[in-house]
Amino acid sequence: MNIWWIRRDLRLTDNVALSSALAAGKGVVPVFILDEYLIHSKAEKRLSFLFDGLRRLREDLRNRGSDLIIRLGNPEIEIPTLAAAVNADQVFAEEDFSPYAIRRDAKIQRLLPLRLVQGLVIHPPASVTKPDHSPYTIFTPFSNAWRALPRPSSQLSSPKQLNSLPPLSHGSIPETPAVSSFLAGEAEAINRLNDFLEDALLNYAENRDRLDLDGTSTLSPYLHFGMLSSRMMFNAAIDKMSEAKDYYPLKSINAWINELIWREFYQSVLYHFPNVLKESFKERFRTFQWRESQSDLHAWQEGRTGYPVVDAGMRQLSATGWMHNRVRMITASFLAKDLLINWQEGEHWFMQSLIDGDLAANNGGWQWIAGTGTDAAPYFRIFNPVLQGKKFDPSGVYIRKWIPELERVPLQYLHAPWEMPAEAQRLAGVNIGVDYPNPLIDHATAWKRALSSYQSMR
DNA sequence: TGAAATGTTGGGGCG
DNA sequence: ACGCCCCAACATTTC
Repeated sequence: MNIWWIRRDLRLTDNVALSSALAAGKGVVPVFILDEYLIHSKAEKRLSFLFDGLRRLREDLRNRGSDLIIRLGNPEIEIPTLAAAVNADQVFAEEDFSPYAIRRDAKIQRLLPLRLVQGLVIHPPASVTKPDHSPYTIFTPFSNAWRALPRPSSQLSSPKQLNSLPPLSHGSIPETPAVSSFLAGEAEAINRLNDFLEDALLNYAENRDRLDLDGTSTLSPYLHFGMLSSRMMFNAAIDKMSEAKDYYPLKSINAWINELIWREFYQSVLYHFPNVLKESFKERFRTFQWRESQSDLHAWQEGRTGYPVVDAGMRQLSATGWMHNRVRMITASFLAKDLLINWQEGEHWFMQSLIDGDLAANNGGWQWIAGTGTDAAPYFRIFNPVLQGKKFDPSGVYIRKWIPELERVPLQYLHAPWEMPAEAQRLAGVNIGVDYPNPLIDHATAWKRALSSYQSMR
């Protein structure tokens, strides 16, 4: 008997850990440990999504004659206990690169034969390095090196039938309210991928930044929990590329592949520089004096900064556990640059709120926008929330959806409602400053303040 | 994966 | 017809 220890690979298709466990012979016991460390996190939506995913995985396993064994506790105790109970020869698991996962796996490796296999990313951090084996810290050379590596092999198919399990308590999955915005599971993930490949991918380069269109894949929650493998996504994109004749689909497919590479870049940064979770990557920013303002932070978190595109994004996040990527950048820039609040406050809020919350990608994104990270946005790159709103939500559909108080505001004023004359406010049925807040801060003033603060860090 | 400030150009109005 | 001015549109520089 071998254990398939499931962590961030909640799928049967293209699963190297599962396939390796099967290939080792004598049957497989699928196990998920509800880590106490994980269970106590405040990320309720992400946990609900995970539990929903576990129920669906259990269903898929039962349909193949197996089941999912769930244990609550510390993996360093639960895995060895289970391994002893089923007399396991080996434990197979997909390698994860967070500092916590590395420590945990190293401890367990001392107790039993834990075989770590690759699957979280297409090219693991140690395989994408400079010729002298040092890690890349800038995206473009990283992506060039990544693209120059051999293409991944084709995906592994889902096993049709699995062995029955030895007598064991199966363990229960906590009941939580479902996350209505995202159904969990491999089947849903594959449906979303196929829909995306047929439709939005073809105009991805032009539409991915548009807030008022469904221009993105919305696959991030599935990718985070491995309900879909990055290799399956990459191979699907490559297949599309061989079909494409026009320049634009090629451009779009490449833009989408680039997003996969960004994800792998930040996994690599976290692997090689785990201190980024605690401090700025750029040393000189470690002494930066951020502003302390609980009231500004709360206004940002709750979507009442008075800047519609910022507030719409923050409300979308609270309501659905997901936010359009362009708006992640806009809201993050507003916190770090306009409010000069420590990006780590934003990082924590996003981790708490996002269904797809991923340590590496989230930290990388925040450090990038704050200008403190690898390959960071230059300090002077400050988003203007009015211009960004006009550019990426030109129809106003996104703002009207998430800020119903502005529903009847004419497009002319929608991105800067404080400019609306009293009569127009009356007609639109909104009193700015009462029904919807005035701007927390004047952007032009904040822009100058951010430039001078950041300039002192050069 | 920025935006503001500043510079340049060219067409049209006008004396 | 000509030169001047205005300014929009675009380009470049700067932060």
